[in-house]
Amino acid sequence: MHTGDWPKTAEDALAVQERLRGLVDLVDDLAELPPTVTGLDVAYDGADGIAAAVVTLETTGLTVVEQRTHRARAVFPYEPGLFAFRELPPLLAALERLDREPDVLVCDGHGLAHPRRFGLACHLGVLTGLPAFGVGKTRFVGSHAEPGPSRGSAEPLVDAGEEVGAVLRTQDGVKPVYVSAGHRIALAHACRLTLALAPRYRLPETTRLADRLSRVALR
DNA sequence: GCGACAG
DNA sequence: ATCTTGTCGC
Repeated sequence: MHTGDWPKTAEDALAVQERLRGLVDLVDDLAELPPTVTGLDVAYDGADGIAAAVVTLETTGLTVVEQRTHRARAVFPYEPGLFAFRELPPLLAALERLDREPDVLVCDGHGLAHPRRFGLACHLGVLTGLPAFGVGKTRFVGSHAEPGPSRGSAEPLVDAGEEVGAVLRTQDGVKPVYVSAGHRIALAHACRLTLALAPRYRLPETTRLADRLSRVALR
C-alpha cells in the first residue's frame, strides 16, 4: 500500500482501517529488552508541509544508532479517529530509509486506545509487521483513576468496559502519559519499555528526539 | 439533543 | 499540530 492508492475520503479511510484491523496480532514475542527502540514523530508548517522523523536508539544507554527524515505534502486532513491517514505516508517513507530494521516502534499517539481499537500505533505495526505501541500525551478515549504521584505509578485506561491502555506516570509529580499496545506487544511490556525510555523527562527519549528532528527537517 | 474529539 | 513572552525553578 503506497501513496498512490491512499484513501482520499473519510469513508475510504474507514474501510481501509477496518480491513487492517483484522490483521492485528497481540502476541508478545519481543525480547524483554530489545537491542534497539525506534521513535517516530511528525511536524507541520503553517500550510500543508509535513516532515516525518524516525530515530533508532540503543535501548541500553539511549544513544542514537540511526536517524532518518522525509518531507512531503499532507495528503489527508486531520480527523480524530483517522489521524493515521495523515501521518502514515511520510512516516513509512522515513522508515524505509533506515538501514537497520527496527526492533520495536514507539509511536507518538495511541494504539488500541482508539474508538475502533485501531490507532496510529496499530496501523504502523500492521503495515510494517513490526512490534509497535503508542505513547500519547493526552487522552483520546476511556476513563481512569488518577495514578499515584510517583514515577512508575499506573492506572488502567478503560473504554466501554474494555481495558485499552494504561495511564502511566513517568516522572514524579508530572502529568502522566497514555500507553497502549499497537501490534505484537503486551501492554505491560510497553509500559516497562516506556519507563526505561523516560529516565529523566515525561516523554520517552525516542519521542523527544524524533520530535526535535522532525522540526529541524521542516526548515 | 449536547459535548468530546490522538496530532 | 501550531500561534507565542515572560517567567518560575533546577
